[in-house]
Amino acid sequence: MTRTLITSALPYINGIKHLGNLVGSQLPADLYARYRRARGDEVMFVCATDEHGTPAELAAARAGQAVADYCSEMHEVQADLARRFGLSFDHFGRSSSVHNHRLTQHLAARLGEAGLIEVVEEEQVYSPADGRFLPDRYIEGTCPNCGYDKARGDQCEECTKQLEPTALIEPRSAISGATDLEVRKTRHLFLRQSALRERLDQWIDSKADWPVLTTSIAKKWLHDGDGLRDRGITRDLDWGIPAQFEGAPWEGMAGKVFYVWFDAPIEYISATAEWAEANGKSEKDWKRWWKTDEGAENVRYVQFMGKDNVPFHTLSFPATLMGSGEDWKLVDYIKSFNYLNYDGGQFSTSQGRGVFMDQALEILPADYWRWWLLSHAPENSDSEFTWENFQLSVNKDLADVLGNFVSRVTKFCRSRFGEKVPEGGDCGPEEEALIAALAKRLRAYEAHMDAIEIRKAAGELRAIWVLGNEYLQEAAPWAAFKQDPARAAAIIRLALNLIRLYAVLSAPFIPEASQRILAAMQAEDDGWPEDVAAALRALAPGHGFRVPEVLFAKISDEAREEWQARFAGGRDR
RNA sequence: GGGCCUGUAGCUCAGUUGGUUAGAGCGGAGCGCUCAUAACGCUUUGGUCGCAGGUUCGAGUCCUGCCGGGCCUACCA
Repeated sequence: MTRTLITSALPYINGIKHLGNLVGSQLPADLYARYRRARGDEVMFVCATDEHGTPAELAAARAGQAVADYCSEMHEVQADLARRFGLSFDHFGRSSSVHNHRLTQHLAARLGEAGLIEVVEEEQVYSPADGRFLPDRYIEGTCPNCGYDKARGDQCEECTKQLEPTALIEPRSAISGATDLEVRKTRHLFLRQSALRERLDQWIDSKADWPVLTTSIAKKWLHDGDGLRDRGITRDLDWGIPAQFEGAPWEGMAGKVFYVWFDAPIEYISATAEWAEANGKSEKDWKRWWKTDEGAENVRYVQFMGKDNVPFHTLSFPATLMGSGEDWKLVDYIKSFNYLNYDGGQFSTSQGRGVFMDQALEILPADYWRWWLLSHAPENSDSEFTWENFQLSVNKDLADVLGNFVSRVTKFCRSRFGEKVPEGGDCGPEEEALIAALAKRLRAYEAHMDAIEIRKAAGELRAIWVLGNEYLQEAAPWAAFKQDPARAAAIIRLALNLIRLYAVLSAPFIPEASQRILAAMQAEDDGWPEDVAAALRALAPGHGFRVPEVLFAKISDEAREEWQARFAGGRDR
């Protein structure tokens, strides 16, 4: 049996994610996981909240909570939203878990023993008023280049010039506004990625099938300037995984924690360990997904992420695993996404611009969002959400093409034959043509899903739905019923089976609606169709069904206009 | 500044290694159907493929320059 390991980039703990975040990793990962399961793979699909780092500490402080409490609470909020969006994780873990502490420290120790970690002393800006070192972007001041007074220490957003924090005029803390900043010396662990450059380069070269977006970013980092640079993997923070621990092959890191980008990808593995523990499994059960010397050699590992995460997944995380000298499973395929924009601009968490996951579910069921987001996924370039497009797409595709098909067939059957699959009548050339067309499109659909070409797959699925309407028009059971009721029965029997088939094929995109259709059809068989003709006989004559409630209500112009105004900026809570 | 991506019908996007008259869906127009969520089907209308050069028998596709949009640039995550 094919075994597929799927991970989605970890959503950061700091607040509720917007639709752009969702479509950038978790949602397409779920689509693929559901599809692979439907095709009979053994699937392990994990995700987690990414809980460490400066923003988490600051968000907790703003909320007046201890950071551990804040993270616990936000983890539950995100887990609940993920569940309500139908994200079918086998486990949704936490990067702050005890498993991740243990494994992160273990890998760091291995790297240290392998000589791949060194202690580097550097200078950083410290804010006594805040009681913490400030990352460059948490220092604000006047840009020496253009005079913009809110330039950040890493870059001026006004003139886009890159800056050093010490170059800012009148620098201040972006957290407190304090101006008594000082430069202090501090010691950090650095991962000697440069020592692994050759191996990483060869490894990337072996991935000829990866999207350009993915490999070009990795290549840039590998070859730019002096090549891959070593990277600091610790920070002067309280909240995180301690960098000084029993058995650590270095001294003097007391009070420091690992950098979030060191421990976050390791959580993919740890989350699988958490899964094992939560489900009464053994260590063996999770290691067979991750250790190539313990059963993972035939696992296919696919990662999903936004393009901003690519360097960490193509370079530093593989460097961590390779450098450990242990037999960890490396990623086989990376599917990365561009960004989704919102109505002519960017989604903005800080300005509350755009639609966030909780708000989306307040106004419409998850399947509406899933369908639009996936069928417009920003695969090749940034794409844009507009309410007009969303309304048109949902009304046309879901309500008119699919929903109405289910409605017209089941209601016609109920009024003419009752709520059971009618018997009698013969199939003819129309049905043969339909089956041939379906088989062809099904193969195309599978090919696109296998290649994780999401928009193309959505287009093919929609075309499969359209075939049903074309067939009904051609076969015209309402006309046949008047002369030859048996012929009408044969047509409707096929059409009812088509509904069941649509539910099965559509489930990766719209799982909740598919479930409702299957329930209405009282179908027990939800297996992926190996043979279309056979799949269209699954519901036998006499099989009972119910006419389902309206599957997809249309979005009215009034509702669209209201939401358009409501989400234009300034989160309403 | 550097690297990469991107610009194709009103809108959202396909266009394989360069190969005839550039495609799909939506929208617009017309016709048909009447089972259905005024839904469905058929036909049809839309494009100097960002601009200017070049290579070639042949360029949406390759090269150069320019213009526009985006991302990354290693201490946000």
